Amino acid sequence: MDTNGGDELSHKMPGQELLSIGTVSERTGVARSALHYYEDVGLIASLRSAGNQRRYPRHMLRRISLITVGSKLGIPLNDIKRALEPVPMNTMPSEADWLRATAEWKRVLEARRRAIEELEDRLMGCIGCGCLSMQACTLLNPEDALAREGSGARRLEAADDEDLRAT
Amino acid sequence: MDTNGGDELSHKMPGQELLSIGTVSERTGVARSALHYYEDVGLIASLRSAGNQRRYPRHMLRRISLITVGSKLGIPLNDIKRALEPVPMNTMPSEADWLRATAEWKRVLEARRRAIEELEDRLMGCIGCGCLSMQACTLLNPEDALAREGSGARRLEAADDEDLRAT
DNA sequence: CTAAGACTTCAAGTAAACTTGAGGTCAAGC
DNA sequence: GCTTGACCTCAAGTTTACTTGAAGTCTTAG
Repeated sequence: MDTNGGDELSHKMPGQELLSIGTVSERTGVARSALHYYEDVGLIASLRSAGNQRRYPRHMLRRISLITVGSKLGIPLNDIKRALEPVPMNTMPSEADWLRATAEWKRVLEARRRAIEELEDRLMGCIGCGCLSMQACTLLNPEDALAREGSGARRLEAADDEDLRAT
Repeated sequence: MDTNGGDELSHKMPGQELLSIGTVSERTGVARSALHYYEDVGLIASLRSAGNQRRYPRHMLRRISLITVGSKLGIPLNDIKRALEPVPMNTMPSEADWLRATAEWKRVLEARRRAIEELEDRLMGCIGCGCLSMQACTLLNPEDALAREGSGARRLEAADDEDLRAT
């Protein structure tokens, strides 16, 4: 049963222990099939035992956790992959590696967090006080500048600002 | 061109104007095909013109905007639908209607916002200071209580708390 | 009244992110 | 050394959230 540790790849050196896919799945909450998939698309990597079974270094747990959180926040795996590119998979990532990756994440996460906060405000505060304007949401208007000031000469509505206001 | 207003359904009464699908699509940034789809799955509804074309009351814009934001945050449309169930579609929703729906949203959004903040902290702060524990993340451990205290007698790892800590 | 563009339905196709299953191999406790 | 459960690959299937296209109808500026 307990497949991890004990074969020729893991010499019980501290900091060198390798984890089986079952162990990783259990600890991260990510299904084995999903781990296979992540490997297929290059999001993660694994060493192999003599018998071709996956063996994960411990630092992969961290990477997988980040993937899970990002994924649950609706960030496409492809974007996550790009953000994690500066973090090495074959060696233990250094602090500098993580910090480099962090710049990307910070941008994306900050935008999402702000969008949520705006939505919360709007739902909690503004509905309560009767002001329902939804003009400035960053998630709603990603590149509205283009759409509004764009090439075509659309002149359909004049009092456009009133559209999303209540009563 | 300009299809909205002008037929027997819209009498130019203030607060009664109905919008064509094209207009709604343009103002919300949601594709027509997506609006069709949302209607199919019951997320939104539309009145019809004499010639069977969709006509949206203005308050649908608000509903659609909420759907868009939720969707971009990775909330499944089914969950969004459930959260929006207390908000009527056939009549102009009252403040009370929105407030009822808000309770649901608040829960979900709050959880997501916290998760992002934790992740930001972890990426920005904790990586910087060398502390990399990722134990308490709400998105990572949704119902870990069950997994940890559950039925089976798994006793694989003893020093489990050390797993996700760096160096 | 008519032509152009906006709209209709319905069916089928697509992309992302997995899951499931078949058929076979590996690892380890007894 | 063998059985049992964990693992392997590869192909196909599933779900969600749409998009695309065909074939036809509606609406309105001129």
